[in-house]
Amino acid sequence: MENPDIASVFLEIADLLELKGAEIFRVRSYRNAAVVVEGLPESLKALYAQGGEAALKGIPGIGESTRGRIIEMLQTGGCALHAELLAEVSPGMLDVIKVSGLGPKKAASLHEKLGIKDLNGLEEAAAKGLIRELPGFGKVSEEKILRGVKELKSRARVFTRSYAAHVAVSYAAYLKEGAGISDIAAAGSFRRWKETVGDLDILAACQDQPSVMERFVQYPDVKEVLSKGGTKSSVVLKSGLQVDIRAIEKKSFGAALQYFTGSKAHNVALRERAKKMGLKLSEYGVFSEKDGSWLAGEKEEDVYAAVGLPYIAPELRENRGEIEAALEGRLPALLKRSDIRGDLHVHTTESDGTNSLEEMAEAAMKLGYEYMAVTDHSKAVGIARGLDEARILSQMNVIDEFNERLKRQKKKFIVLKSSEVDIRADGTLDHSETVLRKLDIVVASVHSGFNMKEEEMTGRVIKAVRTGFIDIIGHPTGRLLGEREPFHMDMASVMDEAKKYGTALELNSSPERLDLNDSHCMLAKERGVLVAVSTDAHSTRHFGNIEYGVHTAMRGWLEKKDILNARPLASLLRILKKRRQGR
DNA sequence: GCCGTTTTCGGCCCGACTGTTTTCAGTCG
Repeated sequence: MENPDIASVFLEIADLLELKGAEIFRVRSYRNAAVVVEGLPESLKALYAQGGEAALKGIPGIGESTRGRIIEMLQTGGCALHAELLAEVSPGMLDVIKVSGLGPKKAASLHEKLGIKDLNGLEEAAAKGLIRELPGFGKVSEEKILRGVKELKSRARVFTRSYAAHVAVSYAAYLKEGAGISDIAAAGSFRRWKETVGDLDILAACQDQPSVMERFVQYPDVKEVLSKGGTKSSVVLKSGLQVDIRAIEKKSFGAALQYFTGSKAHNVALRERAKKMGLKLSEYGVFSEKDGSWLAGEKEEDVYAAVGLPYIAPELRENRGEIEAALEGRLPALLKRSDIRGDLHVHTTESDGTNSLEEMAEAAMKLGYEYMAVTDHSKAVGIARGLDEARILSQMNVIDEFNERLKRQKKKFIVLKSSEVDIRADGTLDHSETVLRKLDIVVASVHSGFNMKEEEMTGRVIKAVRTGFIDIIGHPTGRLLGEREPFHMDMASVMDEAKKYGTALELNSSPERLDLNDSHCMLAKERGVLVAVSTDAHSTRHFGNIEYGVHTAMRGWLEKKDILNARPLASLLRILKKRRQGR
């Protein structure tokens, strides 16, 4: 069992306990433990294998009881409490509480009074008009349940951040046309740059809040209005994306932005801190507990300052130690877009790219880059017209000539001869040593045999690293968000080996990949492995994706010094040369 | 179930909206 598996068991335990009517704080502990486990950079399995129970101590939010259950799951692959609860509560009820408007109390009442066990039973009872007869329910809620079930059965759960970005821009422009809005921002997981978003939160500072609500629900793409109040409303768009809005006075914009950016765990920690300081923190501002006087709220910075903290970047707000770090003055000086000096993963028309070497180089120069590595595929990736030995040798000549031309034109830019070499199933590389030795930089990636067992895949990649030829491991887990799960590989072992050989790991910035993810970045930093933030650009348009990589790196607490391609050219070449001498 | 610069017991973030109620519980973020 890996961290996500353990987290989902904890989430289900929380839901099941809640359905049983267990004490809410016990429920919350399991829910919190799930969030903590999900966000851990280290694999619990690996930690436990190395250090036993002692290695699992000191994780905030994981106490004696949940630690015991984690160990149980690691040892047996299951959890007795979870199994017991599933036997007691109909598993189908886990779906019932996901219906919008239904929580544990109402679900339990439906179960008790009508014998409802799952979504289908719920739908049937609602269709027959049985639900409206129950105390606490009525005709309106019955109809809402019916719609909710249909919605749940059809809706895609998560959206890529890039889609949400598109909606955010259009919606904001539309709302502003209605006038009277002084500030508008998208908050939530979107602002924290999570790789996927469940819904979009919009915050608007304005005088006439009801009229903004009115305009909000009139947006042409709205399929359904979930709720509409004087300051807060929710809609579902035709695409299925839920959008929430909150209108607020300018005076409270910073506090509201802080609040609606989350994460929930970060906010709870912040509010607890405020409370201990004799303050009250809400979306309206920071108030004195004593006399209720308003202390701060117009700017986010002011809110943090009022609770005695420096500003914490949204990317860090996951309650993964950022508040403690802020208190102790050890917040990272996060990587910035402008720190990136070049792109080390770029395709051209020679393999499966859509722009030529010249066009890609032009685009990279326009971004102010100093270098770009051309990393066309090797022959194993036939579908992408991978290069065989003759073709890559000829490409090297073309690049040499191109660089000569740049030099004559006094351009401060260089194209690095490279390849995205396939790591074959047996861990060998898909170019000969002769070719590999001639390249300036080598990116190596797995493109086949994704279904290997963990030990096999780990062995495969480690064997490739041990050839000593790999400068960067490309998209290390092979995942495609919403399409393909990451393959099974012991990341910590791979990183330890990479560290020995001076090999960096790529953070592939494609919004569908983001591979490494944020937790892996934290792990890389801890293990002392450099990260290359690259775009894997297959066209000039893709260079802009670097933004996604940079923000993911920020979520992983990475700084300029942790990034291979934040080095100026001379320094990059020094690192590569030193690595080659060591092989 | 977790946790400790008020605490090893007794707390545990804060507020809006909805639908069903006549003052609020449940749900949601």
